[in-house]
Amino acid sequence: MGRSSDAKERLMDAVQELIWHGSYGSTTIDQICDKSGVKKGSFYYFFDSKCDLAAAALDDMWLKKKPEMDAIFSPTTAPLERLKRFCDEGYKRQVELKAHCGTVRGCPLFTLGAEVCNQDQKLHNKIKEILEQYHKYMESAIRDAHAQGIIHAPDAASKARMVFAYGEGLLTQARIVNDLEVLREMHEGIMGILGVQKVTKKAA
Amino acid sequence: MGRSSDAKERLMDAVQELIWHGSYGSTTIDQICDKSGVKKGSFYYFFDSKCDLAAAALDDMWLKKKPEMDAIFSPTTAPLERLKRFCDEGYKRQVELKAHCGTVRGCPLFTLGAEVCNQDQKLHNKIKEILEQYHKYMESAIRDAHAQGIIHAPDAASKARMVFAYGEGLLTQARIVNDLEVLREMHEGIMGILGVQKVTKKAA
DNA sequence: TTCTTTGTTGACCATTTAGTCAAGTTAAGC
DNA sequence: GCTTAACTTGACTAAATGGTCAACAAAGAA
Repeated sequence: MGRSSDAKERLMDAVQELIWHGSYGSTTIDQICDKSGVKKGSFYYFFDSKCDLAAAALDDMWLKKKPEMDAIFSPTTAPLERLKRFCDEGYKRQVELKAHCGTVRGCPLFTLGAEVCNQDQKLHNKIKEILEQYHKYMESAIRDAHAQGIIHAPDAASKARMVFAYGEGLLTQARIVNDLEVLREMHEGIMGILGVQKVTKKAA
Repeated sequence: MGRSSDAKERLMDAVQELIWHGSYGSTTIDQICDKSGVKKGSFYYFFDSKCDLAAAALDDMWLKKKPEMDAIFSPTTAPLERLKRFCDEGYKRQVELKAHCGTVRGCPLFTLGAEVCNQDQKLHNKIKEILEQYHKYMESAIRDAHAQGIIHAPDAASKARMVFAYGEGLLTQARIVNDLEVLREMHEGIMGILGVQKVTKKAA
């Protein structure tokens, strides 16, 4: 019934790229339409506003990301190995993104969250929701590591907040200085926060 | 020679508040003029553009902040005490700002830096410059702590990057969830990163 | 074939926005 | 009190922006 269209997807892709490269506030509906090749009339056929589109794009992003995260943080993987893979995969992804566009992206949720938190309730809530999911992955890995006696972290939630803040801070830092190198320290930093003895490869 | 004016200062104050509450991209020149009570003609008498004003406001901010930072990070203070004071003073400032406007501000440099890094070269450079200054304070405190044998941190620069990313991440996190409580963990987190044994008050 | 639902288009409107300017006002210095 | 540099003002323009709409096109269902 009726014709089909991929305009919705094209709009969501476009808004993600534009927000990534610039910012939410500086991205206009006209730009989004130009980039996606969708006419403004069609934009308003699918979405009510820029905010509406951005929220949908975030949902879409998370929908694609979640299975990957579930795999990385599978309870069948050793707790600290989960965190290591998270760092490695995150780094790989940032390399891809930089190759594709020339600049470091960082974490769009964090950057966007800081930008819109006092402006757009709907977007803000969505972002908080997704960030909380990330937090849960960390927390469970840390709790498991503690339970197995690998680290000492009786308050897993607190440690998870630290790891999370550090990781996000580093990603944002990488974006600001446009340099992926700083991200290579992420794993070592997280191990430091968790109080894991440094694994000195040479001396071991 | 000629009349004097505080319009410049009023404009700088206004743009800071507006960027804080909203974002750089969503702040318009008209809003800045309304808030400061300065007419647009006068705006363009003093500044070339929004970017120009924002850059001046950052300079002004840092000019006021620097003496405070120099005091906190005075080499006459014990290294770890400097970091503690930095956390305490930072927290106090955030409390003030929240009382004044109802929302947590976080670090404007970091938030703004992540927003404009691919858009506005001039602002971006200024932000990087100031962030580097902050970094230097951390680094020198950490280096001193290491030299005094209080912590083990042969690579002070690297540790400083970690501490810095963590602190900025936490501030941004506080902004996103609009909750100052998370900032109370900052000192403990930094001590964790530096590998300082937890000072358990009760057991000591 | 024809009907109906779904999606597309370009023209259109009202506001907002950045930016200009000539004429006016104020105060410091002579 | 006069001059002049420093600042102010409001009216203006052009462009960008968000948003609407009626007419049109395509594709599946009857």
